[in-house]
Amino acid sequence: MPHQAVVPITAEGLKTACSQCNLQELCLPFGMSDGDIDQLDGLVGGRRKVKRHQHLYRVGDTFEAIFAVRTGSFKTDVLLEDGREQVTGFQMSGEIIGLDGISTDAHTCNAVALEDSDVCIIPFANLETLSREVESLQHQFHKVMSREIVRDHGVMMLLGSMRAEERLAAFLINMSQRFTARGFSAAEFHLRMTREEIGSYLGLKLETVSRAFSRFQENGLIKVQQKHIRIVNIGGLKALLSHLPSV
Amino acid sequence: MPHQAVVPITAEGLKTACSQCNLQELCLPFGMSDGDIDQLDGLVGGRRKVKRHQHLYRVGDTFEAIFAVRTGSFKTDVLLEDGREQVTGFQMSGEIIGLDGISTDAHTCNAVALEDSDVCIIPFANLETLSREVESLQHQFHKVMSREIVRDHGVMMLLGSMRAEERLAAFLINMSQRFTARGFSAAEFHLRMTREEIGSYLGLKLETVSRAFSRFQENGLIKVQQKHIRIVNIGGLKALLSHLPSV
DNA sequence: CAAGCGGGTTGACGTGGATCAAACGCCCCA
DNA sequence: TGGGGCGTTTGATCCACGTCAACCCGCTTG
Repeated sequence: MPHQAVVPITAEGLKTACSQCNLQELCLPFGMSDGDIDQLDGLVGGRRKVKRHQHLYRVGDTFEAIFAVRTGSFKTDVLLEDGREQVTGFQMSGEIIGLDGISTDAHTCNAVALEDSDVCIIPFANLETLSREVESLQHQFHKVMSREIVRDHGVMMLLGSMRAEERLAAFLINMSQRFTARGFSAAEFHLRMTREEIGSYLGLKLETVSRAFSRFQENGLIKVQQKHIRIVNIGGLKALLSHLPSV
Repeated sequence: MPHQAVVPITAEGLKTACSQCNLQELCLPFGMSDGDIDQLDGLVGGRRKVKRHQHLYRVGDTFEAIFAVRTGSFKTDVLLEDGREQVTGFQMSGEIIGLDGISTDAHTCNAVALEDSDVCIIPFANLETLSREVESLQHQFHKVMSREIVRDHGVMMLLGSMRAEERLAAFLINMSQRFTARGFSAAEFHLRMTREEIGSYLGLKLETVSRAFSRFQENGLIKVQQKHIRIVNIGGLKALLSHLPSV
């Protein structure tokens, strides 16, 4: 296995992993009462650091745990035999990675760190056991999975029915919302992924992504400097999605 | 609510809904032991008939239950404000519909019968309660959700990275496999959806779907007569996917 | 400080699939 | 039995995005 070693953590530290974590509002325990969260001792089996460009898991790895992003960010992708890549998602702090592995006990996509990151390891056996005891955990976990399905439907909509600029506008609005939820600026942020990765996610070539960025800038919607994005006219971006005249 | 009335069923009939059902191998209980399946009394809350072109549920309907297709088939779709439709999936007997509703307690897509159909109603509260008691049910349900996520990733691959003929070949192979699993011919089947619905699912216009069908026929891969499809050269179809020279 | 390189931008051109349009065939129903 | 309409097929044309190519910029490394 090409995996890095699990970061050793004291049993004491992990006992309070969730109850002490400031990502509660974004992560699995979202919506659970403090009392219920206190029951999650032992849910997290460890932590793991993953360096930029390293894999958290690969297609075919046996599935044992899901992961909660603590810091950093990831992409997940699937490959075709001839090498074509499809990025299926980008994950930020508090988000859960690895749900794809449950169905066959083996991972069906790759998860790669976009920057130096670390994750909580949630052994799936722990999660299922605790879920049978803590009703709210069970329900939250089901919501997390369902949310992933709903998100995937949104991506299908995007890939199947939108044109290039609509796709990129949807992407930027989505990123903005997720940064906001994490206490960062809604208008100014740093993308961790390349134009090629954005393109793969959106079903476009990197040149098309680059051109759409430039067009948005010409139209005064955003300011682009490489990976640094400033949204100048969020209404204009949203109007692109609803096919309304831009404000 | 525009829903049809639930078909009244005797309590006795439902007590054995799953243990007596011949769809076990395809449905939620797949992989569970007979003993465990016997514990599923009360899981199914009722049955419902849905006529062709009628909705099983709509975007915004409150979520109370998931559904298992007993007979017939469905499509699920999402709409953009301007009316563009994206079909997110086609469901056949034994498959589960409605998982999208868990995340927000309201459905986020529409489910429409492609032909006269009927479904088992599985109240979600029942499912969560029983899942806490029957470990194998819990695990199977998690697998069903995960399988849906993996399927969605496949659709993203298709929409984001494949060309028209590859998409249609993938679609036909997938249909063939699902008919086979249900004891029907792998080579000859009747599509219940229109060219437009196939196109929406595959991110193509109906004319493009039609032309691709014609091309496949010219090349001796299939025989098409409206909705009736006969696969003549399955290897050739698969070769289209792997970018290999067709056999 | 120069060279090398990965990522990004921009331009010129090509093409796969969309669009527009016409006609066909199956099926329902009077 | 004979319309009428939806779903499908097919042709002609168009255009959004892909492809190919040149160049730029900021970083890293020797």
